[in-house]
Amino acid sequence: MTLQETLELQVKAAIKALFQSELKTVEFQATRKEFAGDVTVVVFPMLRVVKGNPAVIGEQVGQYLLDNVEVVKGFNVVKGFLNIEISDSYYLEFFQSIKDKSNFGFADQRDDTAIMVEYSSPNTNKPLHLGHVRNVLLGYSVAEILKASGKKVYKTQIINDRGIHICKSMLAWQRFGNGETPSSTGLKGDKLVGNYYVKFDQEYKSEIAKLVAQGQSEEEAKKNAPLLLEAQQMLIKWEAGDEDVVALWKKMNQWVYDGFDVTYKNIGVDFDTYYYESDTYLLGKEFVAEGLNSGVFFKKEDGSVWCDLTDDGLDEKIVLRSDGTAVYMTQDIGTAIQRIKDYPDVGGMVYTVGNEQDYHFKVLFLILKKLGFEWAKNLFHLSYGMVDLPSGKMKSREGTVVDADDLVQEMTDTAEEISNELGKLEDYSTDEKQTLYKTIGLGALKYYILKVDPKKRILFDPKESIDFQGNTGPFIQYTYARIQSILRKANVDENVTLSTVDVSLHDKEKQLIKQLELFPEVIQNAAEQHSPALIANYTYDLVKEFNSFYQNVSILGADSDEEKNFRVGLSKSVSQTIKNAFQLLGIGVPERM
RNA sequence: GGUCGCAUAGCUCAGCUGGAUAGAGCACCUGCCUUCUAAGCAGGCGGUCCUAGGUUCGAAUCCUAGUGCGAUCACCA
Repeated sequence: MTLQETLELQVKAAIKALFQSELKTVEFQATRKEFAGDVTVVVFPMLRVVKGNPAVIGEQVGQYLLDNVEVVKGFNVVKGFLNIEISDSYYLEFFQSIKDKSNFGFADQRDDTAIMVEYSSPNTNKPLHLGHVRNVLLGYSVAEILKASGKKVYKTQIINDRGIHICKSMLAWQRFGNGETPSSTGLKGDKLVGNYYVKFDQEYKSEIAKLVAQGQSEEEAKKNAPLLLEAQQMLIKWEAGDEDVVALWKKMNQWVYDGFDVTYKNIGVDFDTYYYESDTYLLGKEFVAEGLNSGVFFKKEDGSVWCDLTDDGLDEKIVLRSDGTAVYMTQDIGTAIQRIKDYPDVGGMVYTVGNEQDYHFKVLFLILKKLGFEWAKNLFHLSYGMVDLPSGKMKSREGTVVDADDLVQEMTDTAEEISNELGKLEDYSTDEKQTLYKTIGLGALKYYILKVDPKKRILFDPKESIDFQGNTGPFIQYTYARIQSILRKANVDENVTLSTVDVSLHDKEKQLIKQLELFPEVIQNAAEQHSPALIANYTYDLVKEFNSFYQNVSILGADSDEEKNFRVGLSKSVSQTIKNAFQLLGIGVPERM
């Protein structure tokens, strides 16, 4: 039983004994620093059940707790707040119970029903950019957090590998590529293909300009440009299974996949399984046909198939074009169903997708419910805000994107510069240094993105580099490294331990233990809210508390061996917790920096 | 226009199911490296919590209306 659970029972007992009344809930909060005490009970809500002066009630309840609860060693009442002082031995015992747990905070898997988390839904016609980076970091972290909260998790992605946009880069390569390949040019495959996507757009625009000059309207020209017509032809050929087109499609997509793999590895994320739209859109069509039979969908005169959602306060939504081809919704229906077929233990899914698609997912989930899938009620759209540049939205075609690989490299370079200035790593080998720069640079980037509430948009200014001081990844990594340094020098005798009775904890020590105590609950909260930001903020608070302890209390120079060993152990637990928390954010921790 | 989201210090952000005098970091100013790593610590400066009503013993937090910004409402994805 946790301290709070114990106190809750006892407060209820107090109210029953003193006022013969039943209290449903008790409201707790951490005692503010300016008052004496550790835990505070708010008296005001009790006034609904017990009539009287809150200060007097507080006094009476406080006295009851003092008399009946061993760990309560004092109390004071300020206005309607009952501040309870907890004995140091309680905190010491708690610390003893967790100090050797390397997985402190993580719950055991206690649920056979798995959750599938989807993140990264790239188009295979251009490289990954900063927007994808937020998506990937968020999804990966939420997956790790769900695992740590006791869930079984599959990490997956959906790859948007078909459609007109893919044909555009294929066509441009065919037309202007002169047989270029990643190996002939030394370019990453995704970059190479992305160049031809841009090339298509340029050529397309100049064709439009030509047609406009010949007297066509802008609108006509956009539809009639030969390049676009050719791309559309190519799509039709693809859908018909034309050998040459399919071969080209396979070849170029493979270049892109190889490039993506490098980027994912670079960022440090992975997947358990992959889904391709080209594999699932047909299944979607099947279920549209089935839904048509069962009356979930209806067909319009032109042959297009729709779902009427007006009763649910939404509009009608198309699920199949009049020419019978699949739309986005069709393949998403197919993908969802395919996943449950492949992994029958999956009982719910999390889709990490930007908030521009809020409406799409609202509709998708509703349609899956209407189709009668039990698991449809456990679908969650992890909707996150866009990453914008000072100049506005990023646009691949116009080249105004922050490339993912470049970004990681820049962060690594910055870490190197700062490290060199500080000059603490003279004895490190080149390899060790490079690994460390990467850890720090990625730590800065990931923390910067994950510490903000997912639903808020991020304004990223490439000119103002990401900080390495204050509330940042490197600051937290630095604290970890500092603790490792102490552990290397500590030389403690495991047999010498602090007695749990008759000890007096330093205020900073107690604050640290209290902060550690919160970790398991923070993980549960973060899982429920799908928010890595809660983990980031918790870790920052823990580290700030530790640095204050470190700077104000001598660890290795403690008065006695018992005290020294305790402080070393406490530091070790803090570093273990930092490591565990950062693991949930996908951030590594260095032994030195 | 309908719907959804956001609005807190000069800037970037916390603020849990409503609770005490709204907190951090950056920037700016003051101190602290002969002591465990100064990517640090201690302190200072800085607020009509977008506005107006309402609910409540009590509102940054909940409700209503409005303002601003963004997204969305495609036989695009």
